[in-house]
Amino acid sequence: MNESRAGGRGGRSSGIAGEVWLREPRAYRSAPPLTRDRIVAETVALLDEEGAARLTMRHLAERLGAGSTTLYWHVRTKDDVLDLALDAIFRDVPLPAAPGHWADDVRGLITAWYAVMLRHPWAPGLLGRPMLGPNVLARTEFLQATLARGGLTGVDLAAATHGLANYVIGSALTRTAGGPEDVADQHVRAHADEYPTLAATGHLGEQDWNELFRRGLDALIAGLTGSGA
Amino acid sequence: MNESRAGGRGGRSSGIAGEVWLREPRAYRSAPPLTRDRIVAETVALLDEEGAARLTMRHLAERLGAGSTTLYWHVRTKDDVLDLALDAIFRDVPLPAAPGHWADDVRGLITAWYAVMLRHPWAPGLLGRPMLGPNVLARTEFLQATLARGGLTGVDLAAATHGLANYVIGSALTRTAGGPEDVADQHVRAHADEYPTLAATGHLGEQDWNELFRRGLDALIAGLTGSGA
DNA sequence: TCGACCACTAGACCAACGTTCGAGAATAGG
DNA sequence: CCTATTCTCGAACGTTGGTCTAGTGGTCGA
Repeated sequence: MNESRAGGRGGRSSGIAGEVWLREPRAYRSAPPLTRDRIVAETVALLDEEGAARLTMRHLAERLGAGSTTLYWHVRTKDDVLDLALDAIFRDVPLPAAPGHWADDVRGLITAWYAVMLRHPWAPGLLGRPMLGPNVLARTEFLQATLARGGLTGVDLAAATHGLANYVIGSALTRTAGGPEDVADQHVRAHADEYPTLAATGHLGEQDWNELFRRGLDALIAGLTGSGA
Repeated sequence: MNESRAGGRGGRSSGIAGEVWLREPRAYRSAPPLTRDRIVAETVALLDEEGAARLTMRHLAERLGAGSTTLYWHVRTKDDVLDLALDAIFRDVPLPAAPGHWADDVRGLITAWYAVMLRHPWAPGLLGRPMLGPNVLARTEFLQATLARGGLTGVDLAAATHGLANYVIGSALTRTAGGPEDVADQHVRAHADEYPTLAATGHLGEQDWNELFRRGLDALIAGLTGSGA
C-alpha cells in the first residue's frame, strides 16, 4: 500500500511510470488463486497418482501451491473434499444426448459407470457415505427415467433402479478391493483343501472380469425388466 | 493351582498360610487376560454400540480394561482389528447342515448375508479391503459349491458367484450409507425439478427395501442360472 | 481520497490418533 | 530357585484434521 507512493513526488503514481513493472501483476505464489474447482481437480489427480492414503490436507495444499489452512476457506472439512472428488469423476459418465433403445441406454450407462470407477480405483472405497452430488444424482435420474421409458412403473421401477445401481457399486468395489496383484488368488489356492470349488476357478484376467460383469448385468436387466421372462 | 495347597502345612508356603488370601488369585486388572478372541468380540460390540468413528485403539483397550499398547501384542495394526471384526460377524450366516434345493440354499445364504450386514451397519463401509477371512471364504465356497450343484460350470459358475456376491455387497452398502433418517429422500425431493423421476418414487420403508432386494435377487438368480430364460 | 469490507492466505497451535520403545510383571519349565 | 518366555503398560513420537490469530491486497461506497 505504501509502495504505490513511495517514490512518488507529486500526485499519486503518475510520476513514476515504471513502478508498475516492478510489481508482479498479481502476487499469487502460483497459478491462479484457489477455487473449489481447482481443489477438486487436484484432489482427483492426487488420488489417481498417489492413492487415498496419501491424501492429506497438507499434501493437497502443497500440490496446489497453497498453505494447508487456505483450503478451509473454500471447504469445510476433508470429507467435503472427498465428497466433491467422488462426485466429480462421474462427470465422465456420458448422458446420451440422443437416446436410443432404452435397454441399450441402460446397459451403456451402467457400463460407463463401472468403467469410471475402475479408472479411479480409490472411488469405490469412498462409497460408505451418501452419494448426493449433482453428477451422481443426474445419472441416477437418467437411469430411472430410461427404465421408465422402457415401461416400468412403481415397485418394478424402483427395484430395477436400485438393483442395477447396487450391482455396479458392488462389482466395482470387489474389483478394486485388494492389492494390484490378486492376493486372494494365491490365498485361496494355498488353502485349496478347504475351498476346493473356489480354487478350481482359474486365475481371472481383466478381460474375464469384464465378461463376468457383463453377464451379471444382462441377467439383471432381463430379470428386472421382464424382457427375458 | 497354587490355591489347592495353600492351606497345607508341609511344602514351602506352609509358613505364611494367610498370604494367599491377601493376594488376588490373579492380579488381572479386569476379567480374564487379553486374547485375540476377546479383542475381536469387544471390537464388534464397540462398533455396534458406538459406531465406526469411535473405534480407536485407546477406546477399545479401555473397554477391555487394558492399556492401549497392550493390544499391539495380540494384533499388528488397527487394520488387523478391522479385518478380524469384519470376518467375525459372518459366523452368524448359517451354513445349512442338510442342504435343500440348491436354489433355496442360494437364496437363503444371500439373504442371511444381507441381514447380517444390516445388523452391523458399520460392516459394508469396511469393505474396501480384500475379504480373506475364513468365515467369508467358507460362505463364498458354499455359495459356489451350491451353484455348481445346480449345474453351473466354468464361466457360468464364476459369473453367478461373483454376480450374487457383488449384488449383496452393493445392496448392503447403499442401504447402510447415509444417516439414520433418509437425508437423500429430502434432498431429492427438494430438487424435484431436476430429478423428477427420482422424486416421484415415494418414501421407502424397511419393508419396501427388503422387497426391492428380494426382487433383484430373484432376477439375478433366474438370469444367471438360466432357470428363468 | 479515505476507510470499511471482502476475498484470500500463512504460521503457530491444539487435541487426537496409530504406533513404537523399553522396562517391567506374571507365568511356565527345569 | 533360577531362567526364559509370555504378556502388560506408561511415556513418548510423528502425523493428522482442524482452529485461532493476524495479516495481505483489492474493491466499493461515501
